Amino acid sequence: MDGPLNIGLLCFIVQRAMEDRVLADLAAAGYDDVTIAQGRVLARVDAKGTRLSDLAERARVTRQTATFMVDHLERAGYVRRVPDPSDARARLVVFAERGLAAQEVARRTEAVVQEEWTRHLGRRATARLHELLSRLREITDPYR
Amino acid sequence: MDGPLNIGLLCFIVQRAMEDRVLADLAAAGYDDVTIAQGRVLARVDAKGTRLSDLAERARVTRQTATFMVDHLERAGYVRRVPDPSDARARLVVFAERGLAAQEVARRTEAVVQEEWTRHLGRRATARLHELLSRLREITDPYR
DNA sequence: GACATTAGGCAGAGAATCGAATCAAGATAG
DNA sequence: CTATCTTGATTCGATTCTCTGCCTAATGTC
Repeated sequence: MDGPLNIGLLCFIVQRAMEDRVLADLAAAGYDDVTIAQGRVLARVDAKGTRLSDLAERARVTRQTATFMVDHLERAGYVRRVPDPSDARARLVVFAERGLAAQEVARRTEAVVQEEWTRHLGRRATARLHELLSRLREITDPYR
Repeated sequence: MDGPLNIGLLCFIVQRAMEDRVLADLAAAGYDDVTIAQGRVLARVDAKGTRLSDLAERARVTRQTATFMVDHLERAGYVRRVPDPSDARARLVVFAERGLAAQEVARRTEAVVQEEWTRHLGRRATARLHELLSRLREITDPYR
């Protein structure tokens, strides 16, 4: 850990910062029963619903782990499981009311944090950072 | 998870990619008894030795968790605990032989991966990315 | 229809994480 | 100097997370 940090490590720091901020705001807003691991899964549910396998891929955990997380999130009222009309084997994880409300809080915090970052780096630089990370994603994201 | 990904999420993807590559190479080289969590702590030990509290801060875990990780790493021969000459309360976590050898493998993989990334982004862009992330670190790293 | 594949779940074990309390060694104030 | 406060590390106990392996059901293929 001597010398300048590599890009992976720098990304760790930045990512954790965002995660911690969002989780703190969620807890402050009364959503204090969602853990980091659950939050990572919850954050990857999209509006039309997401298959469990896709959640697992996005959150970089096994299907079993995702099942476990969704179990908890479902019991806590954040999501529901509904049948996937396009495939009888699959089920879609969709937001429940509490999940939508929490998502709203998370979105707001993300915006605030991005705003802070933009103030620090400048608009142009922030846009450039986003672009570079997106390009890096092309070769680092195993799932599209 | 609809729409464009925020910088935090992009960082998650990049960071995990690096971590997975390093861990895979470590396992392939015979260091298959170190887990991701242990690796995160091990990667933050520096040459002159590092205090447990500092390891905990850098890896973003509690001191208890760091103690647990170092216990395992010590038992597996990656590190040793030695007294801190500057403070009798503290102990320094230093590399043992196996840890040094593993570090060498990890360093090599990091270099290879950074090389791949540089090939994809270009030299200038990669340097810019590193600079931007470093500047972002100024306000996202709670520990200096 | 037989066979492989894919989606999801169950069970069990092991790993990781934390909160609370403990202990020892500095640091500080009077 | 001793009483108190702070700091570094650890232990204990409980909870959460994560994986390997196996299983069922639905789909797709030949």
